[in-house]
Amino acid sequence: MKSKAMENITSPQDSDSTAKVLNVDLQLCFALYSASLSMTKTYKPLLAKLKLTYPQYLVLLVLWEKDGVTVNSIGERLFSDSGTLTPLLKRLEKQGLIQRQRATEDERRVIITLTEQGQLLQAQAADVHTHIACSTGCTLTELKELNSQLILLRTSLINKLAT
Amino acid sequence: MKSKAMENITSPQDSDSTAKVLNVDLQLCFALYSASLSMTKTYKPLLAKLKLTYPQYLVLLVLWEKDGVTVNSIGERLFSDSGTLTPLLKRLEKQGLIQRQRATEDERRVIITLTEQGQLLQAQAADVHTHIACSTGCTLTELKELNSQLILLRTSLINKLAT
DNA sequence: CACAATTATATTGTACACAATTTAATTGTG
DNA sequence: CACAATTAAATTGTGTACAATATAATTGTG
Repeated sequence: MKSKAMENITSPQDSDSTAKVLNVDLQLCFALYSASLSMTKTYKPLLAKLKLTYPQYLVLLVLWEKDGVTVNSIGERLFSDSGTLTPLLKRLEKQGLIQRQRATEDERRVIITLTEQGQLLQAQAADVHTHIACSTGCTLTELKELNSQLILLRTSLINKLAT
Repeated sequence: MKSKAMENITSPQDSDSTAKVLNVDLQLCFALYSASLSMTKTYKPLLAKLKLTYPQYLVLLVLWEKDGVTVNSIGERLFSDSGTLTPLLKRLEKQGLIQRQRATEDERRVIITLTEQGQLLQAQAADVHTHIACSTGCTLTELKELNSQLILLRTSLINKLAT
């Protein structure tokens, strides 16, 4: 099989190796799905010590970077909507990690702010990454490469969804 | 920074570039998570035509390869357990795509078999992959490479979980 | 300024994902 | 053979993921 400079599959009709593509894309989808679930499982025991789920942890990562932001802006960073975030944020509020309050200048908006306790949790979460990195069994180079490939894939998928 | 032959991170203490690892592994986890969700979203409209969800589709893929298998064996293929599979399989049964029946020789086991309708659905699902492959915007080579990297990652994560 | 359109969040309902527990059947050991 | 241990599914409960809808506030237009 010769290697082609432009072998992107851009329409359902243009591939001359349909059967191969079918298998590979199918495998990829499942590999992505199962690797993602495995990663969540790996995080689970580490985050359980902090009484957090993985999606809750992602929200806190966003807030540790910069808080006092709207639900919407968190959703844009994490590719999720209010249907997911509203109940999640209420749980974080109940745990005393964040505060939810309507913006006075536009009462449609809800501003999310870290409590002191929420800020302090960042220090306790510091060694979570290190353990994860160990579990991947990957080199730093491999982690970087996989990361950028996944971002490319995600971008492409999201762009196609929008069209 | 020099490139090292063995730069795997095998314990939380042995890295000499902790800060970089922290960022990269964090990015990777989120990239994996968000790419996987994007992939599911891409599948959704295609599978909606067949009245299937993505996890249901994965189960059918296993059964199309070989049916008359136990719940457990499906779970091993898909890395999921009865808590997830039992209700999912009941929905597929209600749709008339599969049949669930206790094995006579060991009544603890439930054997899953495709109905005629379930078998016929395979043909209708054939063009799903092609559309997905297009949406990835990746070359065949890239799909293959990403696939094998994800499998390595998953294997490593699952192995560490077992220890 | 009235009011339709838009925007931000919340709610509802369905479907996983998964830990923990339960139930029922089977196997291994004395 | 009795019975504890194991195995296979099912059940229960919590937490997303997400489409669809609702609610309330704001903005744009005539």
